[in-house]
Amino acid sequence: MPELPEVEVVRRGLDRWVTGRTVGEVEVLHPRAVRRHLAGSTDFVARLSGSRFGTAMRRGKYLWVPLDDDASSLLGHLGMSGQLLVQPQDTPDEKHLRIRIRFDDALGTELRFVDQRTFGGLSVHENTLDGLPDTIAHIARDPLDPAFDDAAFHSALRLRRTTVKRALLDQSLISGVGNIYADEALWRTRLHYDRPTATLTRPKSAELLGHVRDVMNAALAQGGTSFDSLYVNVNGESGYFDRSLDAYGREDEPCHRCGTAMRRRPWMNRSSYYCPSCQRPPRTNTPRA
DNA sequence: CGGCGATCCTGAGCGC
DNA sequence: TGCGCTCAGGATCGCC
Repeated sequence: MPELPEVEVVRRGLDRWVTGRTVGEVEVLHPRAVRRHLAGSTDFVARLSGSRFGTAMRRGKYLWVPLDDDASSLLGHLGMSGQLLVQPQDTPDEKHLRIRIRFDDALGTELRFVDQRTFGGLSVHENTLDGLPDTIAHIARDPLDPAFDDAAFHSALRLRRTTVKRALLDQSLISGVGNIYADEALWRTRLHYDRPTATLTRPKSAELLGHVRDVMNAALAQGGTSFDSLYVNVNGESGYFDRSLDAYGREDEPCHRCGTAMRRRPWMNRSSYYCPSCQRPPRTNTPRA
């Protein structure tokens, strides 16, 4: 599933293959894929048609392409199964093709939004003065953004009355971290997911942030190699799953640091993977976690 | 209003 | 073999 590094690879692909092109015919094949465009699919198509794509941008897992004079943008989120593909027009439709965007040129390729589970989608929004689509104004900068404020992040953690993994997944604090990267960064920092953020020292939160950046950069280095290949294909698939993960998905397997069997615990309708030896549960909290 | 649980969706995988 | 259950998960909404 696409997380920040995969989305960045898609952004680069978009920049290479669709920036500067003018939109022609647009087809919405599944209404759920444009549900965030509140004015509906007819309006979505109208807003997009005839627009010229600017430089592709990203914040966290959100992607957007400014339209024409930068007053509005085409915003995209891949959800958990979304893909943006640049395909030759005569390529057969993918089974889960949701949106087709053709261009008013002779290049012969089109942009396709393909999404099995339809958690993702595309929409058109006005931009704020910062050039950000207005609906994502509340999304914090991501840790790979040079303007990310480490000190402010630490202060926010201290003020929150929540646990560290929840905080990592909180878009208003830090964006782009998903379940996999959260578990990996917590393992590297030897932090239990239920640790209250208010107990984190400044060095510990700095270490955590460093590990978040490390796992993302490692994944980016992997995924960044594939988009440039011979096929005209902007694809969010990551090489990251070929890498050995240290925490995610490793239930009952030995910890790469100490050999203790890794554990999986239900967490927020999903799972948390951790080493019970390296990542001790907080004493004040759920003792059997 | 901050925190948190429920919810959306579909296919893979697994147990019986 | 095939049915039905569980799981995967980001972001949003509504409730306390």
